[in-house]
Amino acid sequence: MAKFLTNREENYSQWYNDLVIKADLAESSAVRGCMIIKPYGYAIWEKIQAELDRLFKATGHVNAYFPLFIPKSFLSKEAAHVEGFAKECAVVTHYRLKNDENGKGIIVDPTAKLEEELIIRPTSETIIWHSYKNWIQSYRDLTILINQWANVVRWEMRTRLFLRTTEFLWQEGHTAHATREEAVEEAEKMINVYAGFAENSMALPVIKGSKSESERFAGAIDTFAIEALMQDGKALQAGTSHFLGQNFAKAFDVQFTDKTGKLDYVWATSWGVSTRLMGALIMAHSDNNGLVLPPKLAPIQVVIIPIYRNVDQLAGMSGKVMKIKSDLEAVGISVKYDDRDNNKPGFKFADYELKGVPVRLAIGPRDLENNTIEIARRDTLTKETIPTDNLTAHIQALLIDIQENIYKKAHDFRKENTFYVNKWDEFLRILDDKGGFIMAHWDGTAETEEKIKEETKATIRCIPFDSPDEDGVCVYSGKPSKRRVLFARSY
RNA sequence: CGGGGUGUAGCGCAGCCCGGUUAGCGCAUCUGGUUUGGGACCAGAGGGUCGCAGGUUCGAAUCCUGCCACCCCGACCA
Repeated sequence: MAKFLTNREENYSQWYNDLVIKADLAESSAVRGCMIIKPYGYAIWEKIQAELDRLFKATGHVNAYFPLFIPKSFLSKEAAHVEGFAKECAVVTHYRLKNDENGKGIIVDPTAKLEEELIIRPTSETIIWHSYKNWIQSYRDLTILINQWANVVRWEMRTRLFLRTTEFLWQEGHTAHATREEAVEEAEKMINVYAGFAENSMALPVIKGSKSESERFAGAIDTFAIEALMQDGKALQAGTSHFLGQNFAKAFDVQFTDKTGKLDYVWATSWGVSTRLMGALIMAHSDNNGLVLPPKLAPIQVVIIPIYRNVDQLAGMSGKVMKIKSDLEAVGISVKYDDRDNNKPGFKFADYELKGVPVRLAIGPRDLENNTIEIARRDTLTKETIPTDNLTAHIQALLIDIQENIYKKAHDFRKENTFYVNKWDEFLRILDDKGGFIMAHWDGTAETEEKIKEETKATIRCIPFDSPDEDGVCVYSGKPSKRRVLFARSY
């Protein structure tokens, strides 16, 4: 099986690369580090977008759009922010090309140099807060709850399809509030929205928590994140939400008059998820036969494959198939009927498994005779032949069951690969062995965090919200600690 | 940006060390036929600036130099 895929157990990262290409999700482009998201991959992203957009709007947010270009001076207004992003910014210096006088081709016109260089946005806090200054004078102008769907550019050294690309697609929420409490509440609310989306739609269990100071977003007071465990034992940060305090309001002088007539700086949050979610989706569930997509995000939920001896026989079953298809579509299930005559059924079976289609129906002469259909599920690779009566209801229930089963599998995997560790040698042994999540005590210092990172490449993924108070000693330094934090090697 | 590897048809590769007919093979594609319940078979056909640019040579896919891209390993990150 899967003779075109690298074996997952032999070489996980090669398996991932193969899968992205072979399942026709994306490919690398002529531009270093930038990917082409192909129609099938983009269809999954559109489903992700649609559901997130619905959730944002349900929580009171509206969409808007801000420019791709950011004046260089904006970026430097917030000290920590510029510090964090300066090393990975693409810069526009000119606005015109001309024909090369001494030869072929075109060159940058040196007379068309920009007065002030433009940065291609690595994120939009600065340009958005520059605008918010004009929008906000009084408490009556608050709260602002804006989201934008956009592309951003971060000039990365090393890229991988979906997981880290120079240009990527994302959404970024930018909110403005009158009080600290309200902004903190917003940041927490959005990390919960992300966690809910990951678990319900992506079937991906996540750990919610705060970032340590060194892992925090450049310019944030507090960063919340959701962390997921991939099948190779590495963690992947799937979404972040930041409480920005008054840092950007101060940098861009955004003040408002409160109800008592007092002037104060505005409180801010920002939060985002990116096409990296595609990487999480792929790595969390897929197997050696290919992609495994949760039904809620599968562009095709059900594929129907006809089995026949000749075209007359194919024509003879199309009436029945079309009825099945329209019945399924009537209840909102996306169905593809693959009646291409140039591939055999076996090829199609393998192909839709590679593409992760949750449910496959196969119908042939025997089924027509017996009023049955063969139904196969991608997650378990099992199949059964059932009567076609009540097929629609059966499939509706099956899709729900598959969604839950995929989640359960990922959840069980995480449970089996989460270790409560108290001794340093055990910490090292687990990381060397198979990785996973390590819950261990930490003394709370950046020095210890840094040393652990140097010695093991493991980092503090987050300080989980729900990790209980518990007296212990730091797994590295032996100093007292009140709480366990989540360590892992990460993407 | 450092170390290693690769670049030959849409894809995967051989040929390169040791320069010399018309650059091969498998898959895919096209045509015709037989097939179709787990990646079909037969016959025929088409498809190449050998990554790019220089150089050495009577002659370069092959040797030399530079550049570019991709993959793996590090430093940076969502």
